[in-house]
Amino acid sequence: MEEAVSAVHRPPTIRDVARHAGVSVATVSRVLNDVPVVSDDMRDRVREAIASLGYRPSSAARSLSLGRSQAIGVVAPFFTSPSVVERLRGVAERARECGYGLMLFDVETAEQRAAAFAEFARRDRVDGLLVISLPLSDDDVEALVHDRLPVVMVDCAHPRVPHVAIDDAGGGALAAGHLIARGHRRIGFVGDEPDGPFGFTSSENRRRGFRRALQRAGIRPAPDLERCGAHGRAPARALAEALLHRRDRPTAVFAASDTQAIGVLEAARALGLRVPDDVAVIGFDDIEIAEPLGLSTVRQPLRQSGARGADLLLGAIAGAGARAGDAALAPLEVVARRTT
Amino acid sequence: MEEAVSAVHRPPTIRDVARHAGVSVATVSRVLNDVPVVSDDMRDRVREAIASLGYRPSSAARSLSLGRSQAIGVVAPFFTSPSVVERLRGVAERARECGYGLMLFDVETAEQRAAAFAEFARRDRVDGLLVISLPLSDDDVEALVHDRLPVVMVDCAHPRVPHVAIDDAGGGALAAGHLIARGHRRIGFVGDEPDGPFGFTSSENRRRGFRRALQRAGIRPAPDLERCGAHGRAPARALAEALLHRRDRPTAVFAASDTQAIGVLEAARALGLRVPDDVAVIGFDDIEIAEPLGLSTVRQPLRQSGARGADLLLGAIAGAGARAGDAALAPLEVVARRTT
DNA sequence: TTGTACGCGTTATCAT
DNA sequence: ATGATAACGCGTACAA
Repeated sequence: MEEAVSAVHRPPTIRDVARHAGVSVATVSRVLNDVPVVSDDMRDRVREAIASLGYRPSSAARSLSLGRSQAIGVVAPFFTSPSVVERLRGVAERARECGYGLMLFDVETAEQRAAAFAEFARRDRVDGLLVISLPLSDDDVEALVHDRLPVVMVDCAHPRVPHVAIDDAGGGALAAGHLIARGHRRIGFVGDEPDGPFGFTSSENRRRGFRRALQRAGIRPAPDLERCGAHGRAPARALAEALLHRRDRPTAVFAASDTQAIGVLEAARALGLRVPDDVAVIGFDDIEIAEPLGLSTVRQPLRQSGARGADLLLGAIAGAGARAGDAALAPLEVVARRTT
Repeated sequence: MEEAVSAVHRPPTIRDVARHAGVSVATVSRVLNDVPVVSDDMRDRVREAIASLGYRPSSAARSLSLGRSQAIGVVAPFFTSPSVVERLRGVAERARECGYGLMLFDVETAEQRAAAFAEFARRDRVDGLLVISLPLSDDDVEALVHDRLPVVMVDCAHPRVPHVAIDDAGGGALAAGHLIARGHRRIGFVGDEPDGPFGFTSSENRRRGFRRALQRAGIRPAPDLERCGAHGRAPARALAEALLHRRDRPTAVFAASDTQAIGVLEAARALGLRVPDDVAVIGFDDIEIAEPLGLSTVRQPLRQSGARGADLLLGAIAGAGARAGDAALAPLEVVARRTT
């Protein structure tokens, strides 16, 4: 018996497979989902039909029927900082391992931020949401919870949301300690403005730990040596130029991120200052470029934080209410290179 | 009359809206999709019902009914090179502007590559596919075409697939010209191996243009000054160390990418060679870090290439068979910095 | 163990 | 202009 070739090229459906194998769609579905009650005979016939037809189940139909999309969403300001990209690496790895798709949503402006949560962060597009380096307002969280959409935050926190974070204050103290041990007493700081469009919080925490360590070492706080601005290399450079232009310029600068540290390095070069002799510089993150650049920095487990965030989220999706898997992240550590 | 509150929290459907507004689902659908035949009266009632119920259409159901997912997929070796990330930037921007979601699929190994095309690159998950820095085999293309899945390639090409590419050979010649103008005669090359796991093609093209320019300038080809290896900073560094360790070491090196150029810079430093005095270095791409690093390079419009790729793909999805929108990409140019 | 039939939420095609 | 209803493709009670 010969099957009629349909005039219009239409991908085979589960019904075609059933017909072809001489079974019901239910049996095909059972084979597809490895339900063990199917007899070997049936299973083989179905498998063969699937292969000969080149059948692939429609994930759209699957999503509708199952109520889940087998994909997770990631919303973050990806392209403003290499550290977010590095975290994403860990996320992508885990998602792939678990057979989950990855939907990306980059937010660089306030409008995009709003759009992300209004249109993209929907229960019907993704099974869960990973929010990286982006604070969530109470309203944001409320809407998410109301949508029954599992959420995990990375590099930011909210009382009602599980998150992955490091000891930013401790890291700031580490940086300060490193500089102090090198004999520095006048130490500047360059970081993110506390109330920028997204209100990054880690920079502020790093500054707090930095200040405290200075005080403990008996160094008077010098607020005018601390400068904050928009995130990014260029703003940091401008800030640092002003800082290093002073007569009583600091002998060392702690930047709240490697990206900003690079801006500081540029400023030093522009002013003809030698690093580390005239001014030492330490950053935060240990992004990949830090090594060839010779940038001293406080290393944090970026990629691991992404993986951990994905684990938490996938667990929440699977219904594991337990946050038990809180194995410790790799500890922060100072990586001393040529700029200190 | 009072609506019964359902015991289980179930997101409102189009039917709930219809009931609430006292109209049929068809009318609601028409309002949702801005079909102009609806009377103002009806429209208002529906809008109100939608608002009061907090209704949002299910994109899963929409996908099934419409046969499209309103998302594009991007498959690429994202995390091996910053240049791909930069291209992605352009893609993300366009996708967002056009209301398309972005599904990411990172492939770093051969298995992942296969899995990407077998499971991910499906007509039912995405409306089109953007392949970045990844060559496609005839079989790959055949499968994609058979699936009726629009595809656009960026930084790679295939006879049957529209693509966005630059004049790599011309860029190689540009680099050679820059070095020659600086008085160099013994010039080395560090690039990707032609038959690596993914077979990057641009490196090879850049080398071709580089060689040709050298010959035109009357410089004899020196095959032993050309080294190829896996992509990445570390392999490039190893290659360069061997190259610079020679007694008759080159006075300049052209690296097929900035990432590799950084490896060359590391090698020079490790050997105590001054840049550019002992050895000049020029890269390719002009990734963001090139500037603060002072790396001379051949600039290519990375971000723009991503945007153009997305435009092409979105056009193909919309049925615009025309590749007419082939406005020229920004031209390649040498950016001379401190390493030459 | 296998098959039938309905539900998932939307769009589109018909009548009216 | 509006409403009823059949797809879209799959999972799954329930019946057999």
